Amino acid sequence: MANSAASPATATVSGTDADQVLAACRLLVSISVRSANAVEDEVTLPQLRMLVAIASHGPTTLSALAAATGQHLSNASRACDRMVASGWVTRNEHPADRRRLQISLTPAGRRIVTKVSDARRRMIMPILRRMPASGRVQLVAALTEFAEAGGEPTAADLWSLGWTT
Amino acid sequence: MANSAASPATATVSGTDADQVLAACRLLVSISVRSANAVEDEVTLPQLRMLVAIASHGPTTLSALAAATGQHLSNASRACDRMVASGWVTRNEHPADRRRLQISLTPAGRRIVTKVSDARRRMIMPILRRMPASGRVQLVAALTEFAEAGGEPTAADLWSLGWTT
DNA sequence: ACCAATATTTGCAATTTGCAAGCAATGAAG
DNA sequence: CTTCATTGCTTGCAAATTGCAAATATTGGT
Repeated sequence: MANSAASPATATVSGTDADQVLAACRLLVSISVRSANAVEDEVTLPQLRMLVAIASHGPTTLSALAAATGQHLSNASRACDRMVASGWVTRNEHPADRRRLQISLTPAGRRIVTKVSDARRRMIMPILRRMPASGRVQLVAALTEFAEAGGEPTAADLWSLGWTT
Repeated sequence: MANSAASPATATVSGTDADQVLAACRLLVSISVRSANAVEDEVTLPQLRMLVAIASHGPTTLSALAAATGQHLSNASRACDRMVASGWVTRNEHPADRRRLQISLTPAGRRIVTKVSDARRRMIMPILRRMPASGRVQLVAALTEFAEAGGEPTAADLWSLGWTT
């Protein structure tokens, strides 16, 4: 992989640069996936995504939840049924509009979400510890810059993979 | 674990650092999700994962494919049926062992995979262009360092999200 | 009161997932 | 050569997910 694009002087970006970024990010993606395994026996992955979405939003309507997780409304409705049955969420009437539902996490549901984010953090930190301190500072700065250049990803995009916040 | 870096200020890693890394990576994750949409009308996401796995491995057996995508053998078998029917892959006898299958991409199947990686690259590059050139260099360097500190993620982890390379 | 828009539910069909049982081909004894 | 465990895959079964289309109920505007 001969990369000539490491020249700070040039304003052009090679496709190799993009590949580098994608390749280096695989680790972070795998962390996301593996952290989901922490609760895989308790909820399915789609259910986890819904729980995470509710945890981020606070009590939500079904439509908002479906949009956030990229599901169809019908699926969200039935998935919600199952999660109510499992005891992860409650489904109440919205006080102002009787058409809407207020879907909230139960303590058990919140425990699931916490478990996943903790697992994620526990996987990130030892890696950061193995990095030289200067690299750590650079990494955070560069990633922040990258994120700013890329703008805010759609919430639905994030939640659909189970990312917390 | 000889931690104790030379830098006096940042010898320890806070949970906030980990959060920063996770937060900054959301953009990259969203790119992964959105790139899958490029072919969403042609194949389902699980099917895409299988196609990507075959593209990485070359012609594979069904067991290897199932392991790579984290599926059960039975699911891989039937998913393979559908993809043969759709024309994305071929299923032939293994020359040496008649128990095994040789599953390969058809040109159409390869086109799907290419479409996704291209979409991914096309989304990364404009973001890199908006970054200052120095930041670009830093980003790649820091990510590489991070990836090295974290080690190679399992292939199954990557494929399960549809990452190409 | 009527009608359009919103929020959710339900029926239907295809796909995915996991588990368990079964069948065919291989390789290693005896 | 025959038995037998192993390997690789297929099939049956049940639950969950997904998307689409057609109800149903509630709200808000005219």
